[in-house]
Amino acid sequence: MAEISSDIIRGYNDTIILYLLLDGPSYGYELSKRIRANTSEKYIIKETTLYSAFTRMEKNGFIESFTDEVLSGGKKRTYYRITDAGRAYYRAKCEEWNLIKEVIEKFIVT
Amino acid sequence: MAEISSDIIRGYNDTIILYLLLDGPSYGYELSKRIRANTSEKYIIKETTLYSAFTRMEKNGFIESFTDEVLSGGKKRTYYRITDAGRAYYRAKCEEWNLIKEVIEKFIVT
DNA sequence: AAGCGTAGTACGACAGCCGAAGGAACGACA
DNA sequence: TGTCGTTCCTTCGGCTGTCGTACTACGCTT
Repeated sequence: MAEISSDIIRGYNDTIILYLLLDGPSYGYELSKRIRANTSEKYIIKETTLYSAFTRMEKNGFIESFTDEVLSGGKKRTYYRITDAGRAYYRAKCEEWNLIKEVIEKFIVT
Repeated sequence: MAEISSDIIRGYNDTIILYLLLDGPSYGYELSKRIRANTSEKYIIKETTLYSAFTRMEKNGFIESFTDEVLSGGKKRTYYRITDAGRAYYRAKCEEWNLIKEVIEKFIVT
């Protein structure tokens, strides 16, 4: 089973999360399932990675959190919504990705 | 000037170095120049990153060092040579790259 | 009664990258 | 002669993102 080295995804987890939030607000558990599904189980983000990304990105102003009070059972669930700054960051990351891909592929033999 | 975020190259510096060593032994300063040239100045590896990669990879058995005694002036220059384990690691990293590219690009809008 | 799925938090460790700084040799240039 | 730029490498300490471990807590099924 091909394990994905965390060191390459590092710094792109934020991008992945922001991409999914472009569709509308979501929360941790759901996002983790969407990442799994989206990649056909190839990438399974760790919970701690995910939640620490939330706090980091909220601090950076890329996302905003709110809680859904309607939830039954008193269960807490924190939703996150992408901000304009988050959208801009996402776009910048996409551009960066193309550069990085170009660079790395100069050193990859297929 | 588009700065390359180190967090994505992270973990692929080793791969880049190993690729260049496939051509034959080389040393730090030369490799750094080849990386610059190869990427049209897009990626300029930091010295500390480079030299710490050397020690790490030697510890892991991916490269071997030797010194050229013929050098004039008493200047020390440490050469590195890729090992079979290094070649295998490089090949594995190339495969991993294709997987990672596939994964990340599911979340990138071009 | 045990286990699974949902949903999240806290803590601490690690690894790789990087800034700052230094050193020592050499050639060029003025 | 002095100083600058290039070559070549090293040590040290800090930062950041990831991850392992562990825990809480509810509801449903087996």
